[in-house]
Amino acid sequence: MIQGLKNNYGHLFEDALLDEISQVGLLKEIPEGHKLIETGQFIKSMPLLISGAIKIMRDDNDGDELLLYFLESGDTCAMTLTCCLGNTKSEIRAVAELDTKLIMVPIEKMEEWTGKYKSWRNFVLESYHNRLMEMLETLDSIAFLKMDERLLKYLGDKSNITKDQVIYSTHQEIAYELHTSRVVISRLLKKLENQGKIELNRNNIKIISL
Amino acid sequence: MIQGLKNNYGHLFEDALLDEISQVGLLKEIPEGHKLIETGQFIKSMPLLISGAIKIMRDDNDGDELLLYFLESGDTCAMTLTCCLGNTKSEIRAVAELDTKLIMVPIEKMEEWTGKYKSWRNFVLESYHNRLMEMLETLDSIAFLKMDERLLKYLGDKSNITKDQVIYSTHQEIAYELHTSRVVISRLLKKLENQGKIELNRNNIKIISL
DNA sequence: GCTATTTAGTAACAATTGTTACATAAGTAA
DNA sequence: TTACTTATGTAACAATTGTTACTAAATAGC
Repeated sequence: MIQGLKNNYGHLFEDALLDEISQVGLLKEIPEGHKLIETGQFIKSMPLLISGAIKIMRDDNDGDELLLYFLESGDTCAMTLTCCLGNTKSEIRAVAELDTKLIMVPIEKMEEWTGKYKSWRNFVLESYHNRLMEMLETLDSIAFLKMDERLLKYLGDKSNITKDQVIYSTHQEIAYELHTSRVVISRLLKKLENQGKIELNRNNIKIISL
Repeated sequence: MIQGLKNNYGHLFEDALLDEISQVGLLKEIPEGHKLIETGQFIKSMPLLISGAIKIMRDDNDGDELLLYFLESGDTCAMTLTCCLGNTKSEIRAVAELDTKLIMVPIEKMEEWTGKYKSWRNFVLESYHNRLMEMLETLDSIAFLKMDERLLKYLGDKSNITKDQVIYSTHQEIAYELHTSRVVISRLLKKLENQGKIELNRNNIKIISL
């Protein structure tokens, strides 16, 4: 654990804090596709990402869902911070987008460290800041972009996160994440293929040039 | 200033912090409709709302805009917190929705107080939390609701903020805030009037029952 | 091999939202 | 009053998105 911790958080946290984290933190490995947080669940610990990526999804009560943003190494989940403070249920669902390693820190430590370590305070504030900015970006997409533009952006984002020019998703999966229907996604993807921007295959989409 | 400060923040902050705020804070009154923060502007101080309400708008580069949420007494602007930290430009525009009183606190004090006062830390964290939740709610509306449902929600929210059953807005103004066109709003409002939910007049809309 | 399931393609149509154009009414200012 | 500006109503149409239905291809399981 120490190594991953130092690599990702060594430049952020002072040694004393790093020590504390490695003492109370629990290293966890989440395989791709596995759930980390369920909507409505109470949160007892806070994840610090070491490697991989986590997809944060929003669900409403009618089975609708929407991709909010991705977390990568060095990130933490602002919603968790938020739940810890108020001891409220999670408003989001977190799913491993890739095989992911993270350190779980018990929430009792949070307040203690916030008083004790300036670097921890800054990290928490910066996390909130980053998440707010990502929420803004998501909101921009939904409010100002048309579905074909959103799809393009989605393909680009996904490719960045997975560091792979090939996106291994079905049309149905993409439709869920953009909150639309499979037929709409198939239609728009075909248009992108005809424009020479992507190449469509069963279960995967190869990005030529966005 | 002391009075408004104590009324709205007395239960949150310890006396020492209240003292500091009243020493360095600047009381400001913003008339309805006046701008407080412009998109792209650098922020030098942080507003603590005493009375009134502030409307937070998102602008994109093509002149599109969208209402994000309202701030009320006891609130502060998370985007400001965020800008102070990173010394970045404002991503939003803030406009007084009502005649508004607020205390402007110089940003230099922020980090100092974060180290010094637990109540300040909690206030800042809770503000971030509240803003994230409001962003989520806005996102839900855009992603999951149709325009007529969004309009209904808008009328209700607006009425709550102004504490008035009559909403003094033109159809065009509403259209800007929901990022649609005037004709669409006129159409849907007329439908709501025919359903007996509202009464339409020039320059105002009276809520009968939503 | 065969069969069932999953995935993708596509047409036809419906619903929603957006646009253009014009008419009318209400308020404003001279 | 008259002329002008602003706000609203409405029709007709366009564009986008959503839905249903059906087809065929690829894959998985046997």
